[in-house]
Amino acid sequence: MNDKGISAAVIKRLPRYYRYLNELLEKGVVRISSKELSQRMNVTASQIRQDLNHFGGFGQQGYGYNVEFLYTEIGRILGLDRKTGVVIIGAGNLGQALANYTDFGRSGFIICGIFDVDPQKIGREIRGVKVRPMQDACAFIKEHGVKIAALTIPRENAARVAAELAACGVKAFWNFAPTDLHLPPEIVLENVHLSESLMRLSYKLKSASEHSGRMDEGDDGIETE
Amino acid sequence: MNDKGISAAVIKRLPRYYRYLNELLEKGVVRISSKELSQRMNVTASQIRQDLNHFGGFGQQGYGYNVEFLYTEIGRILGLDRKTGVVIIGAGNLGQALANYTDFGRSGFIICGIFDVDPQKIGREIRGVKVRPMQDACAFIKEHGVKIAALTIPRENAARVAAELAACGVKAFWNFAPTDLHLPPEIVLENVHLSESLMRLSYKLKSASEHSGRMDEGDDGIETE
DNA sequence: TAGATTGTTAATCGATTAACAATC
DNA sequence: TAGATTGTTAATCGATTAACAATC
Repeated sequence: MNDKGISAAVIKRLPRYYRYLNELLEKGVVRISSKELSQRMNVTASQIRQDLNHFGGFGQQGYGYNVEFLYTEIGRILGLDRKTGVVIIGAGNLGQALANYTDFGRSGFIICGIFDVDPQKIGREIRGVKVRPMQDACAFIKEHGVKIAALTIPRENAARVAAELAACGVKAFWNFAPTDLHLPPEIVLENVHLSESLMRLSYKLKSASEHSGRMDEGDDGIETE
Repeated sequence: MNDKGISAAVIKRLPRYYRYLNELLEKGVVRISSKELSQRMNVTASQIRQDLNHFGGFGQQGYGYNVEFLYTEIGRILGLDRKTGVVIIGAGNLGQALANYTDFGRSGFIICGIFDVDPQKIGREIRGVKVRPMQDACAFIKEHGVKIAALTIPRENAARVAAELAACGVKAFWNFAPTDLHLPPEIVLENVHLSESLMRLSYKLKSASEHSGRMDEGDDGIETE
């Protein structure tokens, strides 16, 4: 398998290709050219071909790409061709929302454990998975060989907990805590910083309204009674 | 205000600067140089100076940047210097999680309305905000001049609902539905595609384990009983 | 003043796009 | 075979980094 040194830009686009291919598959489309896909996805055909060729030649000259084959291959590249256990650390609102989100399962991810320090939450069941005490997390992770942990805990504890879990064998953190984790280089990390995302949206909104002529002073969407 | 044509790469970094400056502020740090900040944030000092200079000269030669001033300025750039109303469309797990997440409030965002089609959910209160019937959303948005809507509804309805809300005056969508919205060019959009984020993490994990020597076959973190 | 550090220009690097020969 | 479309190389574009004169 060739793989080393695929740029972050390419990796970021792969799941989107995967999603569009899934849609095509559901529509019963059998083949697609980079040109047609590029129009649907609003990217260049060149980029699609370049991206895919980082991983191998999946198409055929004069024909294009077989939708099902390409879908399967990208799934394999992303590691979706097998079941992967995920533990959720923190059974707050966000942790519960993730545990309830069934879409992950369709990509092979299985929420196999949920942990919290709050005795109020321990013992509750979410989609058939019981919330366990945080102190049991390490043993559970070791026992089941869990590699991925979703961190939905407060910022203050995130760094410490991540370090502890890494010591238990977690190799990948899906970090929702609004902080940067500093982990050993072999541990991988994907941040979901919702506050930052909302700030970016705010910037775009502000920026768009400034460019569209007059500075629409006044109502800000808040009831001031 | 200069603004036109700031690259997405720069905008993406602004909230992170804002977060680090907030930390410094809380620690009581008064001034910081681009060099010191770059070391903390693990970016180049050059990039920090370049990024900031897109918006103006906030520093002083020989001194660096005043933390509080820079923090305030970036907040202003991001539009966090005022209260901004946000409605949540879809009171499912994720919608509830967003409504409960108090951090947004500290950046000036106020959840002023939550809407759902489900009669079971309508009338419930989340952090003092009542879930209202979806059919009331348009009037509410117009009445309160709400500009931002968080879309936490199923994929199937997202496109239609977004179009309807745009017609009611929503200018910015924070889209959690796993689909691409096609909206008029003056409408801004920030996607949070959680499934795609998890897939990227999966890719990184797979990729990292392949590079670290032997292909650790076997346990996948799933109980197979 | 001397030292430090910015703001800004120039150089480098990487990613995207265009072009086209290979080939189905 | 002729037409279509890939895989891949070359050209362009943009973003990052380095360098340094300006200046506090």
